[in-house]
Amino acid sequence: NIWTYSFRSVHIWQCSLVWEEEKYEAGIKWKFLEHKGPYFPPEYNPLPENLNFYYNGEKLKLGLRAEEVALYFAQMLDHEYTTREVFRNNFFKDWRKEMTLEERMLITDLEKCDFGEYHNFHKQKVEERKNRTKEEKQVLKEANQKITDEYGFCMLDHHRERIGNFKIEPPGLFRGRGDHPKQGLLKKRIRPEDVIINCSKESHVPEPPAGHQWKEVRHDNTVTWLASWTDNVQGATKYVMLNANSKLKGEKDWEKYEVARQLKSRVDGIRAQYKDDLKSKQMGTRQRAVALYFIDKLALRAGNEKEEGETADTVGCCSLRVEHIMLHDSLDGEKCVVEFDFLGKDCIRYYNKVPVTKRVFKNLKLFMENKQPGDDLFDRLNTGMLNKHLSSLMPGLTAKVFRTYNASITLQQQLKELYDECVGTEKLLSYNRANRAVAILCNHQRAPPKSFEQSMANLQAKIEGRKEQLTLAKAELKKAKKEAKGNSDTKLVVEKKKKAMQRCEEQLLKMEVQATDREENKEIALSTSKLNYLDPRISVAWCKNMEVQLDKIYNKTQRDKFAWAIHMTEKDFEF
DNA sequence: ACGCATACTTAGAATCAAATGA
DNA sequence: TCATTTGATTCTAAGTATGCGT
Repeated sequence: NIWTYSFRSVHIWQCSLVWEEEKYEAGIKWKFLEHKGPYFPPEYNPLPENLNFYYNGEKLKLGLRAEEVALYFAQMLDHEYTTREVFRNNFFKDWRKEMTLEERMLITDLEKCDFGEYHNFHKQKVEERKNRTKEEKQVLKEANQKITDEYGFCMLDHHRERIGNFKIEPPGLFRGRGDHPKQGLLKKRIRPEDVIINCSKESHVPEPPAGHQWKEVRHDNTVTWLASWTDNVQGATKYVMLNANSKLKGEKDWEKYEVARQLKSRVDGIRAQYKDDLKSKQMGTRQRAVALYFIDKLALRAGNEKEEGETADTVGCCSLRVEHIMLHDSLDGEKCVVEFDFLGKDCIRYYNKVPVTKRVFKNLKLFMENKQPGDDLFDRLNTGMLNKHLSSLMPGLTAKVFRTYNASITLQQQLKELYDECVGTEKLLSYNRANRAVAILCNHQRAPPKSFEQSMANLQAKIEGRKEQLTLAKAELKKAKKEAKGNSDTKLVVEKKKKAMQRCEEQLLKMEVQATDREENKEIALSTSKLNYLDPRISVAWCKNMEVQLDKIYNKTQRDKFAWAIHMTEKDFEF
C-alpha cells in the first residue's frame, strides 16, 4: 500500500535528518541493492525485400548495417535538421563507416541518395501504429507492463523502488540542441558488453542477455546508480538510476530545499559581503562579486566552462563573454542598464534589460576594457573558485542554491501578495501567476504549442458566443423587471433571470481569465520550476490554507515525487 | 591551479493516453 | 462515436558540482 509505505518512509526520513550520522557512514548510499539489469531494445529487424534504396537513380541493395543506419536517417526526413549541412555531413561520415567496402566505394555523395521508399515505409508504420484497435493496444500495454514489472523495479534496503530509466537508449542519430557540432552522428547500439552493473555483493547478480557478458559487475555502495555505459557520441557516462519517487531521491530533494532555507536566513549577510567585495582591490574578488550579484538578482546559472567544438556554444554566468552584454548609461528612462543577450542551457535565449547599481555598472565597464567581443567577461573567475568561496560562507552553499532559494522565496511572496486579489476570482489562477513569476525569473521557455493559434481562436470564439448570450440574458432580465411592477408572482421570474444572467457573467469571466492565463503561458514552461525549484511544502501549505485540493496543483507523478513534503507539511509551514 | 573523470540534477521536446467536444 | 485537444509520461541531452592526479 503506497500510503502506509509513504508514511513509514517519511517517518524514517524525519529520523534520518536527526540520526543521519548514525544511520550510514558518510557517503554510503545503501546497504543492499538488487535488480535485474537494464532492458535492451529489440534487435534490428531488416526491411522487406521489395523495398529499395537508390543511388544516383540506380537500385541498390544495402547490407544490413548500412540499411539500418540509412533507415535512421530516412525516418527523420520530415525534420528540418536533416537539411542542415552539419547534420548531413556528420551522418554521412558515420554512415559510411557502417558500409561494406563495395558500398563505401560506390556511395560517395549524400545528394545522390534516395531514401524515399524507406521513408514511406516508416510513415506507413507510424500510420499503422496510430490505427491499432483497442484490443491490439491492450495486448501491447500488457506486454509493456510485464517488462516494467520485471525490469522497472529494484530492491534497495528492504524497499521495492521504481527505477527511473531502466531501458537502454536505442541506437539512432544524435540530435543535440541548437547548433550542435555533433548533430547527425551515429549513436551506436549498446550491448551488455558495454554495460557496468552495480549491485550488492550478496544480491542476486542480474543475468546478462543470453550469449552475452557484462562489461563489469561492481559493488559500490557510495553511488546510487544501478548500471552505466559510455555514450559513443559525447564520451559521457549514462546511468540507470532510481525514480524521483524513491526514498533516496526524495531525501536528497528535501536536503536541497533545507540548504536553500538556510540560505534564506543568511542571505542578508552574504549580500552585504558581496556588495562590499565590489570595492575590493583584487580584480578576481570584484569579478566574483559581480558574478554573484547576477546569480542572486537574475537567477543565472553558474556557467561551467565547456570544451570548445564539443557542444553548442552556450554560456552561464561565469562563462559570459563581452559580446553577451551591452552597457547603457541610460535606457528607457533608467540609469546603468545592462542588456543581456546570450544562449543558455539547451540553447534557450536569455534576453533581459536590467538596471544595476552604479558600482556594478562601473565594474562591468572595467572588466570590458581592452577586450575583444569573444573574450571572457570574468577572466579571473570560474565556477570552481566561486563555489569554493560560497562554501566558505555557508556549508553546502553553491551557485545553484541561489536559484533554488530565489525561486522558492518568490513563489511564497507571490502567493502572499496575490492572496487578496484571488479571493473571489480563481484561486488556481493566482497560483499559476505565482508559478509563472518564478518561471520567468528562471527563464524557463518552451516552443509555443503547434496548435496554439487555433486553440486560442477557438476559445475567443467561445467567449464571443458567451458575450452574446450575456447581452441576451441582460435584455431578458430588463424585460422581466418591467413586467414585474410589484407583481409578486413575476418577481420570482425576475430572480430567475437575474441568476441566469449572473451565471452567464461568471462563466464569461472564467473564460476570459482562462484566455489570459493561456496567452501569458504561450512561451513559458511552468513544469520545470514546479518540479525542480519550488519547495513543495510551500504549495502543500498553500493548498491547506486555501482549501484547494492538492491534485489541482500536482498530478499523480508530482504527488509521488513530493510524497515526503505532502506528509510532513502543516498549514503554518514557512519556507 | 589545471585538466579530466564521475555522479548527479535540470531541461525542453517527443510521444502517449485521457479528456473533451462536434 | 470518432477526431481533436490537452495533459501526463517518457526520453535523453545538457547542465552543476566535486574529487583526483599531476
